[in-house]
Amino acid sequence: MNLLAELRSRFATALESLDGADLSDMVLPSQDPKFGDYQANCAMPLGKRLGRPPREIATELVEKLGVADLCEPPEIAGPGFINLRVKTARIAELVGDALVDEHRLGVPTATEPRNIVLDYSSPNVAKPMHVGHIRSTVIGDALAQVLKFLGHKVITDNHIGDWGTQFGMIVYGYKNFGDDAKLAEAPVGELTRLYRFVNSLVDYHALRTKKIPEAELAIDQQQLAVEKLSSEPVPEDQKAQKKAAKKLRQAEGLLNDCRSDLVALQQKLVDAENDEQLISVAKEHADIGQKVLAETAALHAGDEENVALWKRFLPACLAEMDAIYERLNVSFDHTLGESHYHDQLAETIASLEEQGLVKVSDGAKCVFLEGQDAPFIVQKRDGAFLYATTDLATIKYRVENWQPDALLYVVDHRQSLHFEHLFATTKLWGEKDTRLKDLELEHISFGTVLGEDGKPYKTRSGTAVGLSGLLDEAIQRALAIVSENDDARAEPLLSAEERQTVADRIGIGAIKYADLAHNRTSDYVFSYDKMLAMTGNTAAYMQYSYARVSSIFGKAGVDRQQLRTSNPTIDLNTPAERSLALALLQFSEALTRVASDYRPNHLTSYLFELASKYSSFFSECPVLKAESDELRTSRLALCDLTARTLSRGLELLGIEVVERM
RNA sequence: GCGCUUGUAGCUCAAUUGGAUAGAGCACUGGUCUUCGAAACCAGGGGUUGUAGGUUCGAGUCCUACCAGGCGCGCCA
Repeated sequence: MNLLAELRSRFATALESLDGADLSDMVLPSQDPKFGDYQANCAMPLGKRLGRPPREIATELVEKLGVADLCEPPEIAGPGFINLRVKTARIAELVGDALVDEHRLGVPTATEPRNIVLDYSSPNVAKPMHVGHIRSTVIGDALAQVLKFLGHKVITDNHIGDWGTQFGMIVYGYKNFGDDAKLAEAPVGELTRLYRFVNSLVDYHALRTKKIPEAELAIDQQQLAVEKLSSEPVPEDQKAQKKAAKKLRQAEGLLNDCRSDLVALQQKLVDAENDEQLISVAKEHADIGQKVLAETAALHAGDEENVALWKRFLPACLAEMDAIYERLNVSFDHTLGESHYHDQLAETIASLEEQGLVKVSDGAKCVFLEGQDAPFIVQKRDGAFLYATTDLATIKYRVENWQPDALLYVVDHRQSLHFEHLFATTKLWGEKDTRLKDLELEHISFGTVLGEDGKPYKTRSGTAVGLSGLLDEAIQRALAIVSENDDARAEPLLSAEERQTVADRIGIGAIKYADLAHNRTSDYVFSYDKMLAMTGNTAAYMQYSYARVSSIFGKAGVDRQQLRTSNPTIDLNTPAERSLALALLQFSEALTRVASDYRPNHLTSYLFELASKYSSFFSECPVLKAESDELRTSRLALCDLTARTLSRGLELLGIEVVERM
């Protein structure tokens, strides 16, 4: 049972006669135990609405409220808060129910299941995945698991970039530097080599002919801007003075940024020029940038050779990507990338045009949106399609094939304007199509992963940190910690093999948990030390908590299955036991909260709190040496349900537990 | 210039979407192991929620202005 949902429904009934049924959501868990377990705050707004004293309303509500089976008599406090304390005997019964509920642990399924398409991860294939892909992948996967567990139909779709310039690079690389023998032997390695090599060639030329000159120009312009600002006469009034000073400061800051950008670019150029092999090849491929684009364009135009190469290379690229997903223990129902939609793009434009949504501006086909300065460009001047076009076609495809109620995109916050445009265009496009019109479209936005210096997490040379190496390092550090702790024991617990397994789970878990525990909308600082700490709100602590609970069953020598089905009497006579039991019943509330605003950090907070309550219980209440057999059994039952709740909760977050660590 | 977003304890972050005295974890100070994993527990100090106004029974949360950062703004994805 979901206690909160049940109480809200009881309140909804009581509120009806007062014309306040919409206020039942104002029943909430109490912040402070002295106000009971739950509190209803609806009397205050209702009092205002009806022009009557809130306490009077509260009294009336309490009289109408039927909760005698669940709660002690409600108390009215302060301006009109109604405080509810769940009957301890009822908590005990409900724990008993959860205990025998093998898979769901007492969590009811959603009363109105929805059909939800979840779009997340979406890397470019052929390019190695990097730190920027973590959040989308991890948050998306956790949301998928939680929504599924709550009984929604979830379709996950990895909208990979498999049709872009990176394939032009590989094709060009294969045609000019390819090695068929290596390709046959180790396709992933060879394709990665080709991508990296061509990319560095393109980059080298871009640095010389474009990036560095542009950076120099930017410095000149910025320099001028600074000079102009500093030569302007000082304004009379103070406000204008401050504003001018601020502008100057900002311009100078920008100038500094430009300068350090140039230094970084020049350093990259020097590095490249020290690579003799690269330079000699680069000279023979001076127009490589254009050639790569030409190969990409040929692919898009259906050039037989390039399409054949694309088909030949794609499986290896996917395999490389899947290797990472396997390490992360993430999978998708569908992987329909950009290439899947390329033959639907022309008809997408035609359909938009048919509805009179398209205007040609500067030669490009645009959808102009109310309240937006910039148009949504759906076809370029040269006739090529864009990201926007593919996204529209994708929405149409998903709607036609999967009939979703909601379409969720787990994508970083920088694309919020794109999604605003995309969603607005979709609604216009769907004016006559109720499937589109009623669709919930949501951008599940998240912040940037920062380094410990507070800047976007990059390697020293300024490139994105590879995901694979990131996982390696976390696991390696976890192994060191696990080994050190185990060596410190009088008798080490773990074999070398077991240590490695534990380190894998702790390392991967640490990265995932650190990400999920933060409110996704804010940026967060990536720190191995913090995420791998054995204390505090970390995966390692949660996994430790689980291992500690679990170890008790071996010592007790009980059959857990039998313990559950023997219908034990749950005894909650101490505050620690009661508090733990109530927390166990609130698992479903935490999950509902995650689903309501698509934020997994509600679940991490819940699990951490549960673990803390278990710790208090464990230090205050002897389990194996309880005063009586009945009490021992009751406490073992609490341990069992705690272990299962922790494990299931972590599982929904994509984190595996270990029995010993 | 316009738009979005963030600002909470020394540090990293919460705050159930407008609820009661703003909470955790690190770090710091004290206490608790001849009993189940002390990787723990208990207690304590630490705050003008960026600033100034406003809305109301009640504001970290909503509105206005300002300050400071991040991101974005027509043919990349």
